[in-house]
Parts: sequence; structure tokens; C-alpha cells
Amino acid sequence: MGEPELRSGRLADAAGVNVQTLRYYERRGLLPAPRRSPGGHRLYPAETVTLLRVVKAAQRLGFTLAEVTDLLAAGRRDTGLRARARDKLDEVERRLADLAVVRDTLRAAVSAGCDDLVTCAGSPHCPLPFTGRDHGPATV
Amino acid sequence: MGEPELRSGRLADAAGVNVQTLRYYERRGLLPAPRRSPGGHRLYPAETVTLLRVVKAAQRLGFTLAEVTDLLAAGRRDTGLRARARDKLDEVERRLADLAVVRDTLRAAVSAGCDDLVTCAGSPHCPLPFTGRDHGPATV
DNA sequence: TTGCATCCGGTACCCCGGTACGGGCTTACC
DNA sequence: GGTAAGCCCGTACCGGGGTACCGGATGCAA
Repeated sequence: MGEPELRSGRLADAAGVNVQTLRYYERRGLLPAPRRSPGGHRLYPAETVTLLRVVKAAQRLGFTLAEVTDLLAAGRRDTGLRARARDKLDEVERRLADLAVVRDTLRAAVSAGCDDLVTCAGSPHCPLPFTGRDHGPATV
Repeated sequence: MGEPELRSGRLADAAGVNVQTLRYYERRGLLPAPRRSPGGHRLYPAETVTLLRVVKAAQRLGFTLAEVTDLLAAGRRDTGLRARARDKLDEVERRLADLAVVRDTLRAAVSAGCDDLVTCAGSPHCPLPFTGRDHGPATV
């Protein structure tokens, strides 16, 4: 029955993460400090693999480590994941829209045949958005 | 006729950039070292404003400063902008696709009502992508 | 019990794109 | 010719997300 405990190397392998990264996460308060062997080696409960996968999943969803930390802590106390996910969804949708503009612009640039940035910038047919409004902090 | 030359502050204002950033770009080889006044102040030709706008435009298109540097240097010699823009376009399209997945996942998470990450990760209805393949360096 | 893999902590370093600070010199204007 | 704004350079720092190296201690198996 006893869930086997893992030392850092095994955990890192299992989660597809660098051993250093585990210590880094622990320092950041993202991973709880695990039990130690008498000699001081970290002994992680097996479910930490899941926890790490959750972290990585959240990162892929565009959350920063700070946000993930927060999200996990929030989950341990009250709720709020859905609200945050909704916020993140808005953010992602904005990024999608921006990126679509970028894509269209690049397409235009490719088909317009500008072959030198600076020269092209001067001519009127140039599709590049030099006057670009800054929408938000340059996409993390 | 004489195009007026600008000192760093004016140029920075005109281009919507910090003065420090100008020096930073110069250090990085992104801006050519400008002429100097007898007292050592930088005197930029007026078209540097355009150059900076180009840089910012390229950044918005997803190019890193290193890539922009490259792009400008390439433009000065031979051509190749279009080819690079095509490559970047592919990249952007991949990112769009990834981000669309993220969006869908977030939507699913929101409507599935998982309210705690770790708990949710265990249950079978959880839509979060824990097994996610790593596609590329985590979105700049 | 010995030998080797693994892990420890601390510290330093990496990339990226800037930004801030401090002491001192120019420039511009009155 | 004074004064204030602007600029000089060097250096250090920010945030984000790690990675690398070190000498020494541990774990485990033969």
C-alpha cells in the first residue's frame, strides 16, 4: 500500500524536469519542502509527480510561476480557480487576436515583397505597422 | 535641406523609447554608433526615428532583438527579408495554433468547474493537459 | 567495506529586454 | 557667465525561468 517515496533524481525524471528545477521550485515556494531521509536527502511523496505535471500544464496555459504558486495556494484554502481561469482566458484571447494581426502583417510583408526593412519602411506600399499602438506589456 | 540631427532625448521621445534603450541598442549593435558633438553628445540623423520604428515594428511581429539586428544587417547587404518573414510566419502560425489549444483548454476548465487544481487533476473529467508534449521554448 | 551513483547546499551564471543610479561634463538660454 | 536641463559613461539592478559547478556527504549494492 505504502506509496513509495522518490528522491529528487527519480522525481525529476518522472516529471520531465531538471533536478535543479525542483530545488528552484522549492525555494520559490511552489513545491512544499518534502520529508528528508536521515541523511538529509529529499523524499517526495509519489503524488508530487502529479503536482509537477499540474505546474507544467498551468505554465503551458500561460500562467507564470508566481501565478501558479498562487493558484495552488488558493486551491488549498478556498476556491477561485475558475475565476482566475476566466481572467487568463481573456488574456489568452487578447493574445490570440494580437497574434492574428501579426500573422496578417507578416503575410502582407511576404507578398508585398519588401526585401529590405529600412528601405521598405519609407515606401507607401509597405504594410509594416510602424505606428503600432502598444497594446499591453509585450506578450510574456 | 539639412536634415536636423537629434540628440538622444529628442530621438527617444520621437521614437517612444527610453534614452537608456538607445544606448542599449547601440551596445547590442542594433543601432549604428552615431556622430558625436564636439562635447561628446550623440547626434542622430533624423531617419533614425524610422529605424527605431522599424525595430519596434519587427519586435511586435515577434522577432527578438537578435533577429532584428540580423534582419537589418541582412537588408544592408543582400536580401532575404521575405524568406525570414516566411519563417517567422510559420512560427507565428504555430504559436497561434498552440494558443488556440490553450484557449480551448481554459474554456473547458472554466466550464468544467474544477475549482482546485490538484484535486481536479486526479479526477477523470478534468480537462487539463497534464501529459502535454513540449512544443518549443515557452512562448516568448 | 568499498565503490560509485546520487544528492546536498551555496553560489554563480545564462538569456532576454530593458531600466536605474551616480558623479561629472555639455549645451542652451537668459 | 550663470544656471538648469540634458547628456556622458560605467555599473548595477529588475523579473522571469531556469541551469551549472563545486566540494563534501549519503545511499545502496555487491
